Amino acid sequence: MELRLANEERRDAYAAQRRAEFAERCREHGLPVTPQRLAIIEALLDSAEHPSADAIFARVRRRHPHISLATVHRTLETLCEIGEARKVTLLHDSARYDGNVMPHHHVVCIGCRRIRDLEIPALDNLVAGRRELGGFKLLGSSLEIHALCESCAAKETRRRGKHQAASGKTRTS
Amino acid sequence: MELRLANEERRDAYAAQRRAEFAERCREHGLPVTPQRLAIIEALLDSAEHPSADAIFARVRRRHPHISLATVHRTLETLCEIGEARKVTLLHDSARYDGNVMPHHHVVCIGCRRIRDLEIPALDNLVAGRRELGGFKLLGSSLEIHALCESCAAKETRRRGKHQAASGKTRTS
DNA sequence: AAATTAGATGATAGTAATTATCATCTGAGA
DNA sequence: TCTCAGATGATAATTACTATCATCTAATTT
Repeated sequence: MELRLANEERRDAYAAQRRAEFAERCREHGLPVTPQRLAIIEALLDSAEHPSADAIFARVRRRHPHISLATVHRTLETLCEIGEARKVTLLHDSARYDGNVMPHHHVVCIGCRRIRDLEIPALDNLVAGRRELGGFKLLGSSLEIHALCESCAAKETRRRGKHQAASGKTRTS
Repeated sequence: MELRLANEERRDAYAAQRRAEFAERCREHGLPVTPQRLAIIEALLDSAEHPSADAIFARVRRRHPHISLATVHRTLETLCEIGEARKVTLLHDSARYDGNVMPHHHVVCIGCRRIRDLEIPALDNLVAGRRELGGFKLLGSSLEIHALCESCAAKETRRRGKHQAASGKTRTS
C-alpha cells in the first residue's frame, strides 16, 4: 500500500481553484459572501499548518483588525458544515480514553460520538514497517472511520426529510 | 486489506490480564498503587465505550464517593504516560482545521502538534468500497500517524538522557 | 438607487473541560 | 513504626469555545 506525503505544488493549484470558486459555493448554500468569510477561507487555504481558530484569527486580524474571535470560530464551523473546510479534530470536545493499548482503530459516530474498536492488521503492519517519513519518526497510527450509527442514521433521515420540506416551502414563498 | 470489528470475548480476556498485572506495572514505573488508581484502571478496562474523564468519574464515584474529578483527570493522563491507557483524542486541546477537503490523512508530531498531509489512496478506496460495518454507515476516514518531528525527536533524546541520569542518581541515593 | 430584511458580525457574558495550587494524607521503603 | 515523596481532595484559575444581543450589511425587491 502506497503512503506518501502530499505534494506541495498540487496543493497550491488546488487552493487557487478553491479560492476562485468560494463565492459561488456560498451562494449555492444560501450564505452571504462577507469580507470576513473571504478572509477566513483565504487564510485557511494559504496555510498548510492545519491551523486552530486562534491561529486563523491572528492571521486574518492583520488585514481585518476589527474581526471578532467569535466570528472566526463561527465561520470555521460554518465552512465545515458546507464542506468548504474539514475539522481535523473530530472528537475534540472532551478527551476520550481507551484501556486497550494494543494497536487498533476506531469507527466513530459523528452524531452521538459512540466509538467502536476496529482491527486492521494490514494497516498496523504498514506503519510498523516504516521507521520514518519526511523527517518524522513514526510511532504508531490510529484510523478514525467517520460513520453514522443506526439510531443517528435514522434521526438524520427524519431531519433531512423535515429540512427539505421546510426549505422547499421557504423557497416558494 | 482486512477490516473487522474487535472481538468482545478477546477483549474480556485481555482486560482480565491487564487488571491482574496493573499493580506490578505501577511499581515498574515507581508509582504507588493507590485505591484511586486501581478504581480508575478498573473502570477503564470494564468499559468498551472509550469513556471521557467525566464518565469514568461517574462510574468510580459509585464505590469511591470521595474521589475528586481532578484525580480522575490526573490519573488518566498518568496512565497514558506509562502506557496503561491510550487517549483516543490525541489533538483535543484545540480544534484544528484543514482547507483541503479531499480525502487524505495526517502525520502528527506528538511533541509540537505539527501536522503534515499524507496521501494513501489504497486506504481511501478501502473505506469507499464499503457502505457499512457493524451497523455503522461509513462516511469517510482519517488516519492519524503519531510521530516525532526532527526537532522534537532531538529534544526527546536530550530529555531522556537527562532523565536517565537523574533517576540513576535518585535510585542510588 | 433606495428600501427591506434575513442573516452576519462584534462585543462580551457564560459555560464546559481541563489544569494549577496547596494543605493534607498515605503507600511503601527504611 | 517512622519517614517522606508523591498522591489526593477541594477549589481557584485558565482555556477554548458558545450564547446572547444590539447593530450592521449583503443581497433581493421595489
